[in-house]
Amino acid sequence: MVDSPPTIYDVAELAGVSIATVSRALNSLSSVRPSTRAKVLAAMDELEFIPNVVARGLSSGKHWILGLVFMRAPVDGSVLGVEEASLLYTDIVIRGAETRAAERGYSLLLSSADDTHPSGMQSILSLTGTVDGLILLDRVLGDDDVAYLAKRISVVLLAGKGNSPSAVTIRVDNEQAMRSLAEHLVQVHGITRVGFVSGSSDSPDSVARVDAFRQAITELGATLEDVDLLESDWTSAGGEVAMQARLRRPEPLPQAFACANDQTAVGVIYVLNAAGLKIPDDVVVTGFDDITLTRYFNPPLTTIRQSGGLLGEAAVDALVAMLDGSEIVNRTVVLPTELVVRGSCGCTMEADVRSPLAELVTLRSEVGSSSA
Amino acid sequence: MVDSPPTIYDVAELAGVSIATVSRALNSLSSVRPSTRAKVLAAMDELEFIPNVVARGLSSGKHWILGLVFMRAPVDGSVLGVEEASLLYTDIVIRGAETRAAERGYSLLLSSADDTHPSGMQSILSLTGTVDGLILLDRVLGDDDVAYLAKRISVVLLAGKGNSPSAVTIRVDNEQAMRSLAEHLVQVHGITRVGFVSGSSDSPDSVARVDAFRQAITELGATLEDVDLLESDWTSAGGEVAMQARLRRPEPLPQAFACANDQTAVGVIYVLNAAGLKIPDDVVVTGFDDITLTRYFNPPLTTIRQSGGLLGEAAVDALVAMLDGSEIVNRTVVLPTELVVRGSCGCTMEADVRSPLAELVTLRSEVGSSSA
DNA sequence: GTGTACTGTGTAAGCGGTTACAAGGAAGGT
DNA sequence: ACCTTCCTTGTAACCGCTTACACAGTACAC
Repeated sequence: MVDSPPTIYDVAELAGVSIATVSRALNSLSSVRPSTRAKVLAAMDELEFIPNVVARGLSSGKHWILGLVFMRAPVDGSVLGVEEASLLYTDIVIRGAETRAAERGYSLLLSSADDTHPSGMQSILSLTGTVDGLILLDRVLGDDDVAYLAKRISVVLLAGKGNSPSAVTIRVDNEQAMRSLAEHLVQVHGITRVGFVSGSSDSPDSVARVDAFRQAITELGATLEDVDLLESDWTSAGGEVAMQARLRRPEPLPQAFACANDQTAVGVIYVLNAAGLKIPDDVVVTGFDDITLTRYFNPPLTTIRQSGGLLGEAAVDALVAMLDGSEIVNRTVVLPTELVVRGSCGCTMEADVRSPLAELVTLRSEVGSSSA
Repeated sequence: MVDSPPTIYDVAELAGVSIATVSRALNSLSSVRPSTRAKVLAAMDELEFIPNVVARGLSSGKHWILGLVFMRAPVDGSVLGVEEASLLYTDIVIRGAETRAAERGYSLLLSSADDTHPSGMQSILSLTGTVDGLILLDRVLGDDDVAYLAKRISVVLLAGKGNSPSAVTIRVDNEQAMRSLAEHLVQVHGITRVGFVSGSSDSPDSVARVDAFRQAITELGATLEDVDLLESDWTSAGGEVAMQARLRRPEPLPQAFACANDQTAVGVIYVLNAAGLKIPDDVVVTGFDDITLTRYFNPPLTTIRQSGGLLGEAAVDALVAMLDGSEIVNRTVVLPTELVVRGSCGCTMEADVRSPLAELVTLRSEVGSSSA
């Protein structure tokens, strides 16, 4: 903030060489005589020289920055706007992406798109000059915009519809997840009538989960009535509202409600409990995501584990591969999920083995061994 | 990805003017004849011109990017490493910062520092050229490094020790928070012996909360024994471990445990429940943060509400003010907290009024009216 | 003691904008 | 009709770094 920071010109002058030599010493690409390099390095040290990343980027075209665009719920959109702060899953994805990006030498530039702001595309476009590639979360852009964008810059879609022709897509295996859940409910618990509480209706993941669940349930001979297909918005409060509305209807409840994510399930369970219904004895409720806290609920939540961190990491990996020009890129990467059976579906188990901590330790050892 | 994107040179040529005029039309600073501007704008439109932010930044020194550096738990640090994904509070701060930054026209560049990587300072320094200002979360750097950094770039410290001479600090009022909690426990519930479960011992917030709580408790004539001062790491699993260890000791438990954050409280409650103790009848447990999900626990968690979003927003506001050269900057901003009384301290209330949803609606109307 | 082949370094032209300065032109005053 | 002034626009330097190209200088073979 005092005087302007030193540049390669200053270094060059102090070392008694040209700026080209300084640049070479810095990048250690072409040959520089060891003694010269030493002189330059000493000068850099003395001046506390820090290469200017921006200038470097302008000249080389490589910025070492990846952009990540996510959907921000409109603050004034609904009564539930306040709770947007708890979009846990997105945060975990971001965290994973940042970690991997850092490993690969990139920084992550965050940018939120906003339903209410139609010119979101404009601000995304202006990122184009700053970042080397872009990760788009969920449903930030329509197919046309994605295609347009992908012509200008490398794009990875996260949790998108999964069939975009113009960009690489990373998503979780919603189909397999819902199928295994449906099988568990029907075959293990003998459930014949189920309900489903969705996330935001415009989210590809939510749509995919509804569809996959309905299909699996139907194939298994159980039923999912329209009246039991509730629409929410990924939040606990949304789950509350949806279930309250359902309780006001005369139709009897199904034996189970599967929810599009864990937070929704938490809200649903709360309302059912408040109505005097016991989980899982009266109604079974399941979630999706396996966020940490729902392991501590009573009963602990049966859910589908997906790793948001892995999703973010995979996105960065794919993007970096594109940037590096590797041709061996899959157009679509589908990450596996895992049914995690806990108390809220009616499965009981010895308490100590399944304590959250014990579970965590187990999980860790699996992760450890699989990466070894 | 095909041909290189158009530059002002292309626009200038198409519009039949010089690049300087294009630049002026773009920035609408100095006078450009309306007819000329129209020509230029038309040319930009036709070429789908997007100004290159990097080139602009290099030349003007203004990048419209704010950096946010946070602490990432070392992945292989402990058995509990896996749970790092649930550092909810940090995420909320980031979210708030991003939102406000976007409002102010800035993007947020994320960068995580890592205990294990001592050269973290180096990577932060190299951000210096990219960003206009830096927000440092929690305890990413020591005082010396902060001072050094602040000489080169505008720095805002978030949840730091709060007494750094070289940068603006934003933090929550831990003292007031713990005092009001202590008063509630002692005066309303007649508690005379308490315990405390801390966060990471190297976190300024954790230290501040322990100290403030101990002092308040002492002043109120209650006691906090050393054996009841448990150390954890902000995670639920950490809370479990700490409480398990405590239960193995012969000393009788205190009447209440205050926890440094909500997640810790969740783990603590789980272990106490598993040991056959009822909350709040046998032991009172309280949290800190007021994350959404703990409202849905049974009993719902008594906690201290702080708004991570506001913290992030305040940090951006302060940083932007510094960048704009406003001199009216407070060296330290202390954000208020609020004691939120729910079931886990023993306060009972009519269920329907205090349902999470009802609480949320109340909160929203407060926020709405205060901002109006 | 030349010719050839490198190796190490310097010169200068970008990268895509911003902006100080200069200059051309039109408008206004006399 | 001429001078002054202001408005608009162009020229060119600069932001800090990379890199193609040119140019020594040294080493080796003959």
